[in-house]
Amino acid sequence: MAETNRRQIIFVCKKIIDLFPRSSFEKDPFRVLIATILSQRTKDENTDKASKKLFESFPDVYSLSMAKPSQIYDLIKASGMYRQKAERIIKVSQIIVEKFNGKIPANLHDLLSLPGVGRKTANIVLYHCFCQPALAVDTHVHRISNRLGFVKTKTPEQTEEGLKKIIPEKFWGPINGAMVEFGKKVCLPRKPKCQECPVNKYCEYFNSIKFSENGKN
DNA sequence: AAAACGGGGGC
DNA sequence: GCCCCAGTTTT
Repeated sequence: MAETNRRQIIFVCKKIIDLFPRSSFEKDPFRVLIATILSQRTKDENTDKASKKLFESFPDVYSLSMAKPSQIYDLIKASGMYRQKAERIIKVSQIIVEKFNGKIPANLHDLLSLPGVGRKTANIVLYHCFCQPALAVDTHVHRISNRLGFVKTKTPEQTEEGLKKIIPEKFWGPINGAMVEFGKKVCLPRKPKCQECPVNKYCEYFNSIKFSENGKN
């Protein structure tokens, strides 16, 4: 890839990071981990409701490790897939108490050994709690990277590989979070708001449709 | 590679 | 009513 192209991609990334900071409040690794598992395939509002209720009754890893699934169904129901998630977060808590001395592991290998924790969840925890370079390509990052023209890929895994070659490590965490915000507010899956997009002049998709339509959507 | 888990909100 | 949501696990 041409160096000018790479420089432009990094420039656009910085711009997105600037304009769409991820609002991160919670830093307690236990709460971030559990809330992130609850957030899988679930809207933020529902995740927030569920995790808030859950932590009122089970505020730490020790109390949750002793819970029974049926005790927390109603607490986390709003997050969907609640029977599965209930079993997983209790099991996760038990493993952390028994194998990791009550501390959430700060490395990818150990995180991935936990039930319900895959690459995306693990990387979110690594970035938010432990400030590690972590790029977890989800549907937002995959869609946006292709739309802007950063990569031309079929799967999120291919996108992850491509982005890691282009973008310096220090931006991996921030760009991941920023693209999620950007994807929710502007670069929507079906009807992206290209007219009000702050990086549309660098966007391959926008530039390809700009002259074929007359400013609709 | 595809199915299954799942309630809540947007359209 | 149908589709989507910072996915992961099982078949």
